[in-house]
Amino acid sequence: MDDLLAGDQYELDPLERQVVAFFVDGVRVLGLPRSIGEIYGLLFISQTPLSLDDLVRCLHISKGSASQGLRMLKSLGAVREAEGGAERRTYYQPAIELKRLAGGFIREQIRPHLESGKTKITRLAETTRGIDDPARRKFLSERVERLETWMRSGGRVLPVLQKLLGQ
Amino acid sequence: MDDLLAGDQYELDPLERQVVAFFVDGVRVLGLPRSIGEIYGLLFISQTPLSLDDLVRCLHISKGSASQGLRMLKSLGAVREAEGGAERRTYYQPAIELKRLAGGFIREQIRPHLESGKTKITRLAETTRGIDDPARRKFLSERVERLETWMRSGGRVLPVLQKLLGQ
DNA sequence: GTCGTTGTTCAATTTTGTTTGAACTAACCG
DNA sequence: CGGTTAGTTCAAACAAAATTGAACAACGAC
Repeated sequence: MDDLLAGDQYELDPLERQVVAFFVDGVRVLGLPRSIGEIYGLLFISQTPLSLDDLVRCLHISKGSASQGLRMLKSLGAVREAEGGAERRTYYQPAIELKRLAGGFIREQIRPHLESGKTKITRLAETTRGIDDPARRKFLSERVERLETWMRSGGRVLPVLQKLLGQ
Repeated sequence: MDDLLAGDQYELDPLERQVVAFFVDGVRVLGLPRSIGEIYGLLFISQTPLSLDDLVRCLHISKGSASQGLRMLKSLGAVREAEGGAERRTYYQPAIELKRLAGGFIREQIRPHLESGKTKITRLAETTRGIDDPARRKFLSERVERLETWMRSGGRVLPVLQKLLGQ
């Protein structure tokens, strides 16, 4: 694509399609919508930054999808706006350092769940203390403790992950 | 639940529901269907092994769901059949060591994607070699190389992850 | 001002994935 | 055998999630 010139549609060449498909599959594994993979994939093989409109034309997706997809990719730190261009419209470039990508995903998608998980376990522990039957209560508090151990492990693993992915 | 005795339905108590909900949320993060979380969650707080029928009655899910859910949980190594019981029907217990759970998830859900990713990148590299324009080809092969680096990092991280989660 | 351009929002629609339930196989028992 | 119970399979029904597109806001240019 690169030079994107108006015109209502633009067909990707086979290599571009192959790369886009690669990222579509990739993000599905992460539980993100396909449009995210399409957008990131196209930016990834583009030699020049692309505008929202370029994405709409090349990928045949709606403006709505492109807008939402870019918003999410920005929040993940996976794309950034290109500097310079005194243009009216904004152009986007992909972040390609694994460290940055993994960091954003962990921060936005994993940590929040870990945190809310810890909260729920705290509540669970409270409920457990209110159980009458002592044998049952003992069993349950052992299980809750197991959950707490899991969460601690999770918390310990993330920083190591980030360090390893940062080369 | 525990002693499950026939009878068409069984209502979980509030604590049981809280735990089941916890796991339902948990597995959604992993991209697995809610029934998987319900089943595992109920097994997790049950002091005794449960049969497929117990799950159907306590969780108000269909036999089909329970059967498919148990199959997946078995393939993940997250439940095992209880020993002993010379019973006709089989009873299930949860695996509760994080190491085992994470190991199964990595083996069944992550590794296959990593492998197929590597294959696709190899094909991508071939396609890239066929590009005519040298400047474009150079750019693309740099990007493909970047993908290869990502995959190598991924491959290096998994064993470390498993080791860390194994306490 | 108002017209064209860029981008966002959100309800309606479409797509995707999960769950159901009826039909089925298998295994045991008398 | 025929009857009962345990569990699987899979097409159809359903639910959840993504995508669309039309209405809208924001900003310049003229």
